[in-house]
Amino acid sequence: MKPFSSYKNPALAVDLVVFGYHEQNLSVLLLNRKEAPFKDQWTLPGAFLQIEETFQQTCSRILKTKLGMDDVYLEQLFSFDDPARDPRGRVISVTYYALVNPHKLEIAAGKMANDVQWFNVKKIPALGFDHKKIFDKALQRLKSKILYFPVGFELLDELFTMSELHQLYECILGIEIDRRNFSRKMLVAEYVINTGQKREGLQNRHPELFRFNKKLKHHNFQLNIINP
Amino acid sequence: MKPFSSYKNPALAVDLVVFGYHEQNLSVLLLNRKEAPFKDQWTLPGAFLQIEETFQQTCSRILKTKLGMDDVYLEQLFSFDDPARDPRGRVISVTYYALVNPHKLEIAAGKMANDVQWFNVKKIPALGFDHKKIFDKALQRLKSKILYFPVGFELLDELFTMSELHQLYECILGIEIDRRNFSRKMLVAEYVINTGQKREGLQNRHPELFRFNKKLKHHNFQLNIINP
DNA sequence: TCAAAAGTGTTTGTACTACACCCATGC
DNA sequence: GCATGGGTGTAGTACAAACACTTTTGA
Repeated sequence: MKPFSSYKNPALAVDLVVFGYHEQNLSVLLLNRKEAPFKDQWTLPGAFLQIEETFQQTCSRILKTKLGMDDVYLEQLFSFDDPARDPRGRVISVTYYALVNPHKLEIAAGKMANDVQWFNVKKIPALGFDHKKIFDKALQRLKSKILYFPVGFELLDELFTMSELHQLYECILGIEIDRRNFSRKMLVAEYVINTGQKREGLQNRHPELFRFNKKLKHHNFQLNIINP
Repeated sequence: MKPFSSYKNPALAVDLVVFGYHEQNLSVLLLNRKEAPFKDQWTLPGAFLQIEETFQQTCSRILKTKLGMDDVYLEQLFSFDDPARDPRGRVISVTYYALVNPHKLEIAAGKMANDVQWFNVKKIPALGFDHKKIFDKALQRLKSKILYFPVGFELLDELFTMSELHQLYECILGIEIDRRNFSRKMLVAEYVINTGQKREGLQNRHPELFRFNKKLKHHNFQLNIINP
């Protein structure tokens, strides 16, 4: 084996798929590149890993400096290794996906550079690098994860109605779910807790507000929907 | 952003968790290190990524040169980033797990260096680096994957009896499963196909031989066992 | 003919599906 | 009082769990 220092190392980038939920639509944050390669094309936000950084720290740096946000749900997605994925040379991309609540970022919205924009996941433009592949993988992961892990709550406010949760699931999974069965399932699985409070000021009956049950033993939960 | 070439890149290692199934026990392949750090300790087989290699190519290189095997099931597991995980300096580890059938490797067994050894997964020794963490993650992944994807067949011969499949599942999951319900489930899900052949030369009734149904639409399959 | 493993069927209970009615609210 | 969404109950069904008997083989 060669001595440790003689290896030529590829560059290591961290790229992020940031999901948000706006007006009953799942959306993703894209960045319009200002420099080559893929100048003026949309890409996922990313940065090169600095030698002393953990992946999470790189993620935080991207979120803070490029997007003006912090403290979000992050999960490692996959590492991409196509030797041709970056025209500048060999770059490995370690990817994460993030779930953010855009409401909580309204202050941050001002800080967001004007080359950053939310796109409905059903209408995303052509992406530079292999970022379409990364995005596809992230969406697929989110779809399957939400069936057995409380991952969707990160996209909602702390208090939410059953309809809001129901719509979120239908939107992410892209299928219809019977609202009555959905509600029962969420309650008997103790996935959510009824706060007793109600949402005021709506036109119709005031719906009850729920919060996520953080004490749940998640292993028990499974939404029996075959992943489409 | 700094120019592309000015970044100092961490080294990039690929580490492998190679699972095998011997005499009704799940085992993992470990390598006794001949050089520092962790000299004379057991570790997962691994290698540094060469600049032009894909991850899969690095995996194949490790499998072939260190373990004398090739053409095995491989799946990317996770990327590990603890800055202190390697005492020599910053090394990112991209990990894969492999499933191999030790029967098919009996010729290869001779080629295997004598510092390579199978260990029962319930009795693995202390491991160097953060390899225990990696191993744990691999086992966990295998356990959950086997519930919804035909991943276990890679560990068996092409033809196998229902008992053998049943024992494999019990062994990996670490739980008891009713053999009659298990058998029915496998058959109605069309997960396996009865070949009509029987295994000869046993003391008792000759069991039927099955093969994995490669044409299965895997989405349909789900073994309803809550992951322990 | 006996022991050991393999093959098969039935009953029971639970949980998901599908569906319909009443309730609260603002206009 | 009416339109709109919110809350709840029930019958039917499908599937998984639990369980026992028969069959085949070598010794």
